[in-house]
Amino acid sequence: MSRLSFRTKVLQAREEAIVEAVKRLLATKGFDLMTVDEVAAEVGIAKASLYKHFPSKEALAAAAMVETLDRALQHVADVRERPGLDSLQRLQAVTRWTLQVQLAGEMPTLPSQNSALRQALITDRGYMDRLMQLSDQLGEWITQAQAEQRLDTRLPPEAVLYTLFARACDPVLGFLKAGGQYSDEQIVDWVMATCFDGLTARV
Amino acid sequence: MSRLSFRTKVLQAREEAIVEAVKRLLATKGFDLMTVDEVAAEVGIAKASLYKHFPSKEALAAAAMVETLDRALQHVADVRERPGLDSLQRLQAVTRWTLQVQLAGEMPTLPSQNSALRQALITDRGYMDRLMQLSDQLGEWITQAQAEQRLDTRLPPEAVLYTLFARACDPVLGFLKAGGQYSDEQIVDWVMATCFDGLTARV
DNA sequence: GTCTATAAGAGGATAGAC
DNA sequence: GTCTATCCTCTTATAGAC
Repeated sequence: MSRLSFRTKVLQAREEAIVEAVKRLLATKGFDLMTVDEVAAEVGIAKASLYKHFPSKEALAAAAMVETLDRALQHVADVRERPGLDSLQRLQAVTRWTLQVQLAGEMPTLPSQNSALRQALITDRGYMDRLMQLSDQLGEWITQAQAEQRLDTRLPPEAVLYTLFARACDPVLGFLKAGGQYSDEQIVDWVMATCFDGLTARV
Repeated sequence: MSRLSFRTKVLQAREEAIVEAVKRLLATKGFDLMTVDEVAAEVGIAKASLYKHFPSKEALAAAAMVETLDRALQHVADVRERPGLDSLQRLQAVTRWTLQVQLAGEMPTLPSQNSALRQALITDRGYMDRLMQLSDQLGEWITQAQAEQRLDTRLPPEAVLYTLFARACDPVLGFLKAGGQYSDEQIVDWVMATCFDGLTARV
């Protein structure tokens, strides 16, 4: 019994290592340029072994996204527990976290154009459930912030939600970092400012 | 002489058709998923013929981007001639045009992660010259608008420039369009609002 | 310059021994 | 479940006739 449990743990640890490698590669190279050979090499196992754990490249990506969504949901839960913040401030806290994760090179993003991958994700229950859950949580804060007149009420909540989601793959962060002359915090502050305050001067 | 000229024209027309096909495919499938076979099929010529015009897949993409940049530069020139606009309004006009082109499915975008492609573009004189030219024109308006206190003066001009460039591949447009319940103009208005006014309510 | 045919190789996935 | 070896498809690119 304990032997079996130990074995299971080892396997889970291996799967964890695989997913970690996939997350890294998705964040750096993207899905199309990531090869299964690379994943196997990074984990240090044979490609065939990898296919015993995950049935396809798409499934690898889905697992990585599930972990990332879990991380996001955990952070949302933490922010929810913080006292003394209004809904807008909670949205800002989550957005800032997203930008920091992306800037740290730990945010896997998927191409919206790959329809095979898209299909695999849509039919993945674990992925879709978490995505819905995250959307619901953020959507609640968005409608609240609009009711409090803190968010632009002319925008439909969807538009706000999509705009926040899009920060997870905002290329501006990478552009500014590539210049090499600004600190990560400075970059995050600027993107936060453009996102919530816009480009034009506030009176 | 006239025979030679005619021949040249036919060839140029063919190259034009090739680039048009590449632009369409880059806008829909993206560089990685676009195959040279598809391009040849769309144009209606053999793949080998295509390689007589362009030496590589990367060169195809570069040619498409050069045409797109030319189109953008032309629009910038038009906006510059319009009387009675301040710098901010000119930037807004160009941004709106960019969003419209993307929403119409005519904006080719390239993956920033593909380093082979990146290298090919950086060493492509025609591409880099136009990119610089466009950056200069927009940069001029940006610094002017900041001097007029119309753009947020806390942001470095680069950050503004990158933010505007990023509108050419803003996924929010596609998300909102996928819902199918909003008109293109409505979508463009919302993205313009979030870009220039931000998500939070203006007093 | 256009075609058919094919090389050359990458990459996803699997067979079968252990 | 892990490995080595292999399959097989897709894709970039080229050879060579016309």
